[in-house]
Amino acid sequence: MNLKLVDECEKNKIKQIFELKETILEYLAGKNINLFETIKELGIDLHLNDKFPSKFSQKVYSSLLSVKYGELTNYSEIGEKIGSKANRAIGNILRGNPLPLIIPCHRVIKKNGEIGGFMGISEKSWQQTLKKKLIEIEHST
DNA sequence: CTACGCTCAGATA
DNA sequence: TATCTGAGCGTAG
Repeated sequence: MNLKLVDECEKNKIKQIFELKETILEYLAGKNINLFETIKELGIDLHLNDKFPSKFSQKVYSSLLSVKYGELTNYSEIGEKIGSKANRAIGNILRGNPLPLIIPCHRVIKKNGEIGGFMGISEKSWQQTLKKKLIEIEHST
């Protein structure tokens, strides 16, 4: 193993992370940024196939990635796109979202306009407040 | 096989 | 409006 090569590799990773951090900060400041695309451009491998092993979960997240900045959708709408009525099952996939913000599950609310859950919690919670906040940020520009 | 859930539409008061 | 069904179905154990 060439130590110098490993070192270069680590340096590169660190650089990527710092660039990502800057991008996320800009996003949180209200700039219209597609975080997922940015990450691809930075060359960061998200290992999505490992994180979403089943066919169903892959459909859910790929459908979610087509929801653009500032848009809102709901669980049953995603179900229609992927040809399933399993709204709760979709929620179950989203609750295990390993990449919040990047995979924009905060853009998915309930059909009746309620906020829905976030990060695995559906009751009145700081998670829901955060979800609302993220939606507000995207609609403020 | 069972139990559970970031849901939904319908019923009831 | 608020609260309670049952249906629906992929996933984890």
